[in-house]
Amino acid sequence: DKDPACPSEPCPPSASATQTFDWMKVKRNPPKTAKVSEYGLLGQPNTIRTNFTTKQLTELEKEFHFNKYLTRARRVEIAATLELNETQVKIWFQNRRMKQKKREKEGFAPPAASRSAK
Amino acid sequence: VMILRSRFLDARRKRRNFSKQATEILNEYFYSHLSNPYPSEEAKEELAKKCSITVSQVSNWFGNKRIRYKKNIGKFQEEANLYAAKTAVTAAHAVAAAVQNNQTNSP
DNA sequence: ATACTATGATTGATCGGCCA
DNA sequence: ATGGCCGATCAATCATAGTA
Repeated sequence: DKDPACPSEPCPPSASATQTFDWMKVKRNPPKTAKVSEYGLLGQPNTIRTNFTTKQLTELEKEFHFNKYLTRARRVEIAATLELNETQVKIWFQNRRMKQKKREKEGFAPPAASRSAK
Repeated sequence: VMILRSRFLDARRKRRNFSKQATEILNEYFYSHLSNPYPSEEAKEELAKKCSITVSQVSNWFGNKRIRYKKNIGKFQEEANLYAAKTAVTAAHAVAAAVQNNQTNSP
């Protein structure tokens, strides 16, 4: 932890002027799930989060259990079959591996006995 | 539409709110590190232990907190001041000690 | 019971760093 | 210089718990 603290706390009477730090300004670029080739007109064919269908997820899941990692060829094949970009397939596998690792780490139900009882 | 709904049939979504103390600890950390509320892996583990939750849950908490905080800073102002005052006490002690230790500071 | 809000979890996708 | 992976995070959304 750092301590860039307050060399000079110029907070007069007002109050704890909770300033706006950089992390609050962070903005992520919109997804570039490209496929814009067809539409030269509208600016956003899909600039939002893609919702994979159950069918696509099932297929991806099946492939994942077969191979945790993809080869270029397999990726192209799957992308074509599921009508997704190679990038989307690639990213799905990366996220899936992370998810797998996370489960192995703390994959059991934590007792967590606690009731807020507000 | 309903097709997409099937994906969330996972029963694992039985959320349980964290205990009041846990939330207290998490908020204390969050607001006392408001300039950079990104606990390290070690810090997360420590918080997880203190709160009796998993590290992932600590990560989720901070992730949600950060996003929701910046989404509507005003809505959290009250809470922010509350915890700021609370941690100010602790900070005051440290400052007081520091000041005493080298009060030889004069303009 | 009803409507709305607060909150934990999930996940497609981004960001920065590392490595082959 | 290029591209995939990792780890962390973002951002939007889901589903439920809590509150009015």
